Amino acid sequence: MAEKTNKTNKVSLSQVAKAAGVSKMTASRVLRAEGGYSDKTRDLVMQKVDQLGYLPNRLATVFAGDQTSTFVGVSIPDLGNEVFAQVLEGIDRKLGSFGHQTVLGLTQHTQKEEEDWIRTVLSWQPAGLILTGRFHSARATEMLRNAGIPIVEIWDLNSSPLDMSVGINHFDAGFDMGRYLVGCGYRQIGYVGTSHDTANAATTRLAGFCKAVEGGGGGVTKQLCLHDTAAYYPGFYGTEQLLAAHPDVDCIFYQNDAMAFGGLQFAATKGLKVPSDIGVAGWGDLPIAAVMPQRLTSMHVPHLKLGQAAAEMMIGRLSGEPVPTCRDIGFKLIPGSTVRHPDLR
Amino acid sequence: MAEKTNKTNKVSLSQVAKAAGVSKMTASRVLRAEGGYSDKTRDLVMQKVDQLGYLPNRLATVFAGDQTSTFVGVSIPDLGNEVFAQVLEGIDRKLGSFGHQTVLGLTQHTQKEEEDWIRTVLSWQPAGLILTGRFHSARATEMLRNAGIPIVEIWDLNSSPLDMSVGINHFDAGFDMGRYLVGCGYRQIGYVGTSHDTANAATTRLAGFCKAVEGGGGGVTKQLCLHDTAAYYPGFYGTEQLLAAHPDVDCIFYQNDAMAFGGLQFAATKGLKVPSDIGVAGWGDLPIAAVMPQRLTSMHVPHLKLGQAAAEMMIGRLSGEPVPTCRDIGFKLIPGSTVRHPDLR
DNA sequence: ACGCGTTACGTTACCGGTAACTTAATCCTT
DNA sequence: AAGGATTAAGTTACCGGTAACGTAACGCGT
Repeated sequence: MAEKTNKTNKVSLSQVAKAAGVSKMTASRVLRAEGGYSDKTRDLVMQKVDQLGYLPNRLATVFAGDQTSTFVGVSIPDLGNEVFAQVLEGIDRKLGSFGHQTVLGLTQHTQKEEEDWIRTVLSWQPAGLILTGRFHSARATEMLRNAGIPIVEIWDLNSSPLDMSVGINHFDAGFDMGRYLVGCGYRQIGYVGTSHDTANAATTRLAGFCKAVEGGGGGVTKQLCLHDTAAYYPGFYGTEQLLAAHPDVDCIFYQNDAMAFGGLQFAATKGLKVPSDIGVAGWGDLPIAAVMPQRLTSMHVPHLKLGQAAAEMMIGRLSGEPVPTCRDIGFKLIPGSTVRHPDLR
Repeated sequence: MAEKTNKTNKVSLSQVAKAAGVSKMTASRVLRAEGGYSDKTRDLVMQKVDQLGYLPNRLATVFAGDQTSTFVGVSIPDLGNEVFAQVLEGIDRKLGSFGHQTVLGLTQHTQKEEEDWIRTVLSWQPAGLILTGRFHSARATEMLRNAGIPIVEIWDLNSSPLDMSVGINHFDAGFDMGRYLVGCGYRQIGYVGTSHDTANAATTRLAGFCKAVEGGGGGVTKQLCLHDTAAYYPGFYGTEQLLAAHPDVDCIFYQNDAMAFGGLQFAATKGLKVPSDIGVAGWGDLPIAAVMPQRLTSMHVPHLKLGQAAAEMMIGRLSGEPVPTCRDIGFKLIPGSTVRHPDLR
């Protein structure tokens, strides 16, 4: 009864061509507006396309041409951290506007997950990959090198990237924050963040921070790294734990603003005044900062712009334009009012 | 000099086969562990796979078999709203653990974007689609019907879905919240949310809310719908605008907790006490609620679970299991302490 | 020693497009 | 009006796998 279609019941180009009484090559040319056909033929083919509801099979096109697809694989550690949600949004918007599709990979901060995801996604012949972080497993690195497609490592700026890199220097950013807090007179500075099996940007940042604090004559940094998401509640209970272990801490630096906010709330419940009793510094200048009663001391990083920049580098490379291998997106210290003000000289 | 590879410089199965001195069919069988080869041959092929760094081209497999891929298209309105970030995380984790890949589509709350994305993603022969919302353009609906693949509409429960649906009934949820606030004695209730060209779950929820408020003898709801993201700052300035226009409002219902938090902060800056001067109710029971000094009156919806449930329905259907077409994930009112307590009878 | 089943492969065709080439008809140009 | 150029097609081969089928060699029971 029904017109014959293939096994998956999809209309193929041959069917359109047959319906229009032309060869599939002609139909193919019409669909790609390649020219070499009469107006009459074009209209006829397009009418049949419409009538049959033909949708091209891009798999076949890519496969036939031995091309890469329009997919771009994007790996993100987790979406619970608003920072990465923003980065992803920036990437996908820009990529989408250039006709590319994002294939998502949530790596849960582990190299193993990342490696598995890379292997799978490469089998789909993606046009390129955007990866969060610069630490990859040995096998992953090998696959990436052999893939022969553009790769952008984001977030943690990599001066010798696999291919391209965009982000900020987390060591420097951490160092600047450390120096600022020391300059504000703090000496017993604590840190509350999260950690995972793998080193990441937060690790690098903390290293820079410690260096500044110690170099500036500050006391040894009391660190607390939770095995949790870098979100509000971990900031709350992390603060509780840190202060229980080190009651002398006079200022806490958090992995991000969400955690810092959690810390602020903990302080409030204990009647600790900020910044007179304790200083609080966050990271990322997340949207919530805009509505907080006190301006949160933080480090502004343009996350959406970072994502867009990564997508732009990818697109630039794919269209053959010369693209710098390394792009520093910059950061900016937000002095805020949740730490004591530094002496003005 | 170099071993010959194809144009894209990738190692193909034929090359592996040749290196191992077998036909590519045998190599194919080894890779799929299909049997029908000797141990010696298996080891030889696997050794060459390793040596040459062969990665299969899944495009070819899918294409050859006239199968669908392991891609699942997932459309999400935006990631600035934490709710959707959580849903996406739930989906991708579950999908990933079953060997599927998420192809992301950010629709920016417009049917046009959604339609374009659907057209593109269908051309990649996805295994299925997960779409946020139940309102689609006519053309999109047609394409979806013809696609012949599993489709899950999430978030806004659809009793007559295209295929499957999981979420909550937003009308009922809005109604319950409205009834609760009326029960708390509020009569001049305002609403602050966002709106877009297309009706969505928030629209439905607001309709249910209004019905309850009006039916309960409350005054006409003062609504304010911003063209913005449902986030902290819009909650802040939306509150400012609403109160400027309607100073008599005694309680505000927000589109989500982030906006409600923005509203709370605005109230604080104006010296308005919550809940004695003004009641505040949010929606979603987002993570930030866990660290707020006052328990925010809200509606708990299990976002992560919702995402996982959507992925499970998809996977169930793909593996041929019987799957219900409709699944209500449920919601739960969080009475909180940011509204006056209702009279206990 | 014969026949039959099994094992371990190889061969062929095909999926749905497109590049590259071929062909037939029309269109100028001189 | 002859011949080269152009237009509007059609034909063939191929991308990298896999289903389906073919086949040679071996084992084994009688």
